Amino acid sequence: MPELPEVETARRGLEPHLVGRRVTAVVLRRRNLRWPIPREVETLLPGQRIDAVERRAKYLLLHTPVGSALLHLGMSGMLRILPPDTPIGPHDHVDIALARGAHEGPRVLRFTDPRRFGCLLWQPPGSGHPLLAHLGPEPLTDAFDGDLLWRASRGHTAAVKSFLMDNAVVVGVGNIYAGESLFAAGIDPRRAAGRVSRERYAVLAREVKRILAYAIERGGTTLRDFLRPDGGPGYFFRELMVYGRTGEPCKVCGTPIRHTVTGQRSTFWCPHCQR
DNA sequence: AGCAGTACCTGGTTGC
DNA sequence: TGCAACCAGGTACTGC
Repeated sequence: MPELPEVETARRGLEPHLVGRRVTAVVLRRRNLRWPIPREVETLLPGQRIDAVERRAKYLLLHTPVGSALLHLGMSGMLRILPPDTPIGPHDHVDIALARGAHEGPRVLRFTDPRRFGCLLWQPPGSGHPLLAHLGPEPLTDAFDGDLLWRASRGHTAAVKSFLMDNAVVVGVGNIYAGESLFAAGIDPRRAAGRVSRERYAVLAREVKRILAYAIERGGTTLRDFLRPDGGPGYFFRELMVYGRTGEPCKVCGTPIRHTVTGQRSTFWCPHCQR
């Protein structure tokens, strides 16, 4: 399930294949993913040269002079660079065909998404897409720190884990990394967001940054079907401290890891290390 | 306004 | 063994 490190890993893998390449065709085998794919993707994108591949939160933007394709991988989405004659699988919804590049022949950027929580949208030049309008800061920038979390959380009674996963607060922290960051910071995920001290939020923000940066360095978490664009698996999954470890001993203190549900999401934590 | 709940979707797992 | 029920999860939306 792609979280920010997976999307950033995808971006880095795709960038050298896409930037400077011209789109020769767009094939939509399914016109509605999470939302209908807008006509502009078919009418405007072919013929354009891709200038840049940007990530904002968990969205990828393929910028061209006439507008940008906006992609979200949902929870089972995958983007791969493939030879044009690669057989079509049942969940291969979109192909963006690419002209021959400086260092390789024609390729296709294939969007595969079994669960179809992903989307492919269009953003005209110079105008931010509405979906991006109300997003919080990127976690790996200086705009995100403990004071931001502390200020934004005053008076909030929802669980700190739900608060950390709120895209209006900070983007890109999904279920797995929220849980891992709270473990590293020693904070009980069920604690009310408004009842976490400024000092502990400083630790939490540091841990979010450290864990996300480390996961990116390691190529993202591999759970089930996540693959990088080149098809290789990520390696961070071996190092999860609490996620999916119900009943197993805490790697720090040996106490069995517990499982609950907060904000409709599976939550794992160590009752000894996290208060 | 804030928060809980719902919907979307399908492959994999569990339970009968 | 076969089938049904359930679960995972990002995010926009609804409703209290």
